[in-house]
Amino acid sequence: MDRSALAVPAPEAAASLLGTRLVREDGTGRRVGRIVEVEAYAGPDDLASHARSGPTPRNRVMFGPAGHAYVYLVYGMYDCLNVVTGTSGEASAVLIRAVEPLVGMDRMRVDRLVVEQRRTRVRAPGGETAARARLASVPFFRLASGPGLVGAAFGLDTSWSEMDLCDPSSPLRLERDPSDQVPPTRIRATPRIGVAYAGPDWSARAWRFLISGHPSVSGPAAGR
DNA sequence: TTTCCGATCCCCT
DNA sequence: GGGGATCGGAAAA
Repeated sequence: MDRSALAVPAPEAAASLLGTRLVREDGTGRRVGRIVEVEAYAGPDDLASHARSGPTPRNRVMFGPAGHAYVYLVYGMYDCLNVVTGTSGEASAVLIRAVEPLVGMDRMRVDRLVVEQRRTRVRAPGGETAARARLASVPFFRLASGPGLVGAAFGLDTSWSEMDLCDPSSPLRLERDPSDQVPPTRIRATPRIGVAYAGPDWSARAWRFLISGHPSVSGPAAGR
């Protein structure tokens, strides 16, 4: 993906990322997913953004150039992937909230199970069997329907942070061609999820973008 | 269908 | 020391 498409304000970059393909290709095989849901986060002014306290060891990649990965651990359990956007120093980013799996679903299930086992490690015996059965019943198009599930399905953790996603030789990268363009009429904008702590002003902003009606968008599977 | 809650660990105040 | 850009199972309705 062309870096210049990301070197713009986050809400604008977010629209470009919808329809773009997320690719992991390395010794684990090849995994591809089409991005169907994202959230924009501005710089330090945005009280919902990790940049709100200025640069820290965790978020410093946000203050660098566009096109790099920012991966963080949330709730001690899930690793979430962001794409840094805007000009250097601006510290804006786009959270990848959901992708539609296209290639490598078998491996996605394997890595989903790893995370699932981490969740159920301390629980009752038999939990692993239950987790395996549960995963087997997840339809392929729901394997990465949530920010924590994108990280799990692609086997990401914080060590993937700072990777250049615009470098065609990166094991994790963004790929885009003109046919990936999503028509504006199919894009829906809503407030961001789980940011009430930022106050009414910032939490009300419609900076979550999704492909309207797409079955891989996160949330309850209403009528899917 | 909606609400509630626990798990788990790292970050930042 | 407090809480989080989540998720899925259990309880409530």
